[in-house]
Formats: sequence, structure tokens, C-alpha cells
Amino acid sequence: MKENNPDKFILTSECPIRQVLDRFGDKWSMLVVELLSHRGRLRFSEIGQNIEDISQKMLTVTLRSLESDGLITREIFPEIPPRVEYELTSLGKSLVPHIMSLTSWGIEHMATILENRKAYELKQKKTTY
Amino acid sequence: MKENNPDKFILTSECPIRQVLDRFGDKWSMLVVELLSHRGRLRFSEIGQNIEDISQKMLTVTLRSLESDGLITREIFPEIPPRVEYELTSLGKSLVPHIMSLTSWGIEHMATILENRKAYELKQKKTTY
DNA sequence: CAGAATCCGGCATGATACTG
DNA sequence: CAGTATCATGCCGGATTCTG
Repeated sequence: MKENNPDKFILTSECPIRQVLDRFGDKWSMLVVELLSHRGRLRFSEIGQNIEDISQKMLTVTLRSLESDGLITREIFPEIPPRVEYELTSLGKSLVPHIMSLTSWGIEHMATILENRKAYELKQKKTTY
Repeated sequence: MKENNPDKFILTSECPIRQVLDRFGDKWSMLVVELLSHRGRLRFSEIGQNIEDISQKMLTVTLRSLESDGLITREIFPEIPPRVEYELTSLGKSLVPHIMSLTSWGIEHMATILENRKAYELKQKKTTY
């Protein structure tokens, strides 16, 4: 939907905000980062127990993705039964304040947004009649 | 995956970060907000021309969603051909710094992340052989 | 020009079973 | 306990067509 636009594109497919959204806009990544920032070093099962509704598979996938990006470390203890612990790297920690920034906005404004949405629905109904 | 956990859940399905992600973690919403914050009041086609690869449908859907949440206003000019202009509300503007916060992190660290990911892939190959 | 309506495919996510 | 492997699916988003 761009056609021949004389101006520069501000928002190309490689712009920073899209890259961040593509990698961390998924359902679980930011939650894991925030959890680890609160609790420090945790093992696999502990993470799962503290994020409601995450499945074992998605927890594994999310942790691998964060590890491959260098946001968390993964340490395996050769015991039986096995134990694996995860922890934020300095890179991972550097992301936390920016997540908190979004979160704080949500805490402050999400109620208003839900009200707005309700009011909008009602308005739509009225004009439909 | 929670079972009986004595501790409080930090990250329930209604926690702020999830609410924000559910509503704005989609592919286009944050981009539209950021564009409008840069350019001020814009019409439908102008927005489409400045966000690479967005389809007409998704632009419409995204704008409606932002309007219903009270983040943007939508003004219709009864002309032929029609003209519709969009603009951030104060609520919408209040979100911008938090998006910029994420963006700035992306600008600073995304290259490192991509390198980490490549290195991780190589490491995986080596251990597979 | 700014959309509405419809159809459709792919991929993210979920559910289940199995293992060292 | 901490995963893998496989199969199933919902729905997000793209392509197309039509209209005031």
C-alpha cells in the first residue's frame, strides 16, 4: 500500500520498532524476562509455575529463543533428577526498564481504555438502530 | 502449568503487561501511533503510504481499534471524494514515550541480538556433528 | 478516497504422548 | 525434572472484490 511516495518511509520493515515487536511482541517472552528480573535465578518448573497458562512447550520455545538472543543464560546441573536454571544476562537486564515503562503505562491507563472501548461499542449500537 | 503454587502469581492473565501486549503487541498499532506522533494529523492514505507493507484492511482494522480505545480521533469531512483524518488523543500521546523507550533499546541492542543468534546457531551445528 | 465484505492460507500456539 | 516429538487448530493477516 505504498505506491510511489516521494517522502522517505519512516516505518520500513527493518525499522527498530518492528524488529523489537517481531522478536518480543509474542505472548510470553516479555513475561519471562520480567519474571526473571523479579526473582533472579529460577529453574524451569519455577518459571512455569509463575506464569499463568503457559504450556510446557511454549515455555521451552520461549526460553530457547531468549537464550539464543543472549538475553538469558541456561545452566544445566548434571543431577538426577535434572535441574536447569535460567538467569538474565546483562543484555536481558537492560531490557527490563523498557518493559516496565510499558507496564507502568498499562497500569495507569488500561482501565480508561476499557471504558473507552465499552462506550465506543454502545455508540456503535445506537447509530445502528 | 501452575498446579498448586503456594506463592502469589506475579503474572496472571490479567496482569498489566499482558493486557498491554494483548492490545498493542499486534503488528501495526504501535507503528500507527508512532507515525501519528511524528506527523501529527494525517489522512487514511497518508498513513498507508508511510507504513511499509500494511494492507488496506489491516490499516482500517488498526485505526478502528485505536479509535475505540480512545488513542486516536477520526474526523470525516463530507466531501467528494471523501477525506478522513486521524490524530492522536492526549491518551494516545501519553503512550508515545513508552514506545520510544522500547525503540531506543532496539536501536542500541538489536545488532548484538542478531549476532548472538547467529553465534548460537553455529554452536548448535557444531555440537550436532 | 476510504472504506466494507468475503474468502483463504500460514503460522503461532495448544494438546498429547514419550524419554533420559 | 526438563525437556522432545508429533499432531491439531484458531485466528491473524493478506488478497480480492465491491461501494457511496
